[in-house]
Amino acid sequence: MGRHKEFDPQDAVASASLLFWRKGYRATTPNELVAELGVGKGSLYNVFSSKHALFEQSLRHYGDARIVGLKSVLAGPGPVKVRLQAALERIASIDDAEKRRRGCMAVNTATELGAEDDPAAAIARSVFERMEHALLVVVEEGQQSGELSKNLDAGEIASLLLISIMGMSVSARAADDAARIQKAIRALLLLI
Amino acid sequence: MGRHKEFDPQDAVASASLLFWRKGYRATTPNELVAELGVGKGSLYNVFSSKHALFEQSLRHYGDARIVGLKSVLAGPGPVKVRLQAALERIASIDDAEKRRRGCMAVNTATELGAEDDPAAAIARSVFERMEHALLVVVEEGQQSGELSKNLDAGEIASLLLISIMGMSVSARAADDAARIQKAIRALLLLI
DNA sequence: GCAATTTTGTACCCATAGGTCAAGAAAGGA
DNA sequence: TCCTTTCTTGACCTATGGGTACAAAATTGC
Repeated sequence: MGRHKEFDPQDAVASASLLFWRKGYRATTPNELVAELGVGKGSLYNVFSSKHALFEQSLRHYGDARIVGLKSVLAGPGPVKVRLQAALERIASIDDAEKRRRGCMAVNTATELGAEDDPAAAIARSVFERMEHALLVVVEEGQQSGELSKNLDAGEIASLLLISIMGMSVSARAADDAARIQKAIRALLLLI
Repeated sequence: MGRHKEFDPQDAVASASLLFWRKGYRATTPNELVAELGVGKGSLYNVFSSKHALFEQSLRHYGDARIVGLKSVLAGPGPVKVRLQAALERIASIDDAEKRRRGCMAVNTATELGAEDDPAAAIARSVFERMEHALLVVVEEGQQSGELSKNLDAGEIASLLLISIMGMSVSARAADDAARIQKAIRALLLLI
């Protein structure tokens, strides 16, 4: 009984996450959200009790998708280094300036809200943890197979890779051209 | 002729930059600024024509200080790797959780405003450029002296170092503990 | 001392952020 | 059919953001 929902909350979260991703949390207004989602304000606040709650869901949605994407690239066929290179270039959107400028939503959130919004920061941290773990798995695989040197601790390499991904996201968002990112990727892959 | 200023604009910029650094641009309000600087709103807007103008000066102030600090550590005595390690640990505030949580103001600005505020992003980019250049100089020195391998292009190493610094700032701001940063630094220094 | 000039503090202003609410529209049940 | 329930819309509300206006205060030249 009762009227049916005219919009899919899942779709709404997906659209909202694009907005939040591009503009950040504070710069995204309820008015922009309702315009983008094509829904009345009342409906929006009926389903998502606050802007912050919608943001949390959006960030989780983003993070889950990112992890899935990263894992799928890392789990592909071919040498470990080639897979790592593909993953890095993909995350940094090496070949698409517009995408690059979005950076990484988890990174953007960590820096915008890390100091004062622990619920949001916790979600970002969880994304980082999962990325680092996915990287660790493939680094260990590379060390087992002999593709990567065993001189270094796999955990240290994984941390360096994650830190580098974070840094590339920053550089990308700052609208640097892709050269610096290219160079960092080259250096990383030659060194590990 | 005319009344004297009762506050030093330089001091004001220094105080403002601390606020902006901790909270970010949008989250810092004029009311907080006047409270922190201990000055009337009229005076503030008399000297700095807008919040944005004050922010730009604050970011420049921050950037200049950072560059000076980085160069002074990198120019110190001792082996190149030791200096690099000192610089990285210092920038990441490896031993002070509270400082760490501020991250790097240029990184915070790049991610918060990179997509929509080009004047601010340009200042951040300039900070990055100068940091990368300072790193490049010391990497070249290390390659000359044989302390670092010449297998890699110095520019690539410098980019990787800068990207890593950016990433460490993100991880720090997200309130991760210092372990990940420690590991990344160890890996970096062993590899280059 | 007075005029001219500059700074200061505070009251005020407008637009927007974030959110609520009342009134109506679509659905199902009796 | 009409009653209940759930959803939708958009007008409305309050607080705050960012900034201005202006009167009072401080300084200097004459």
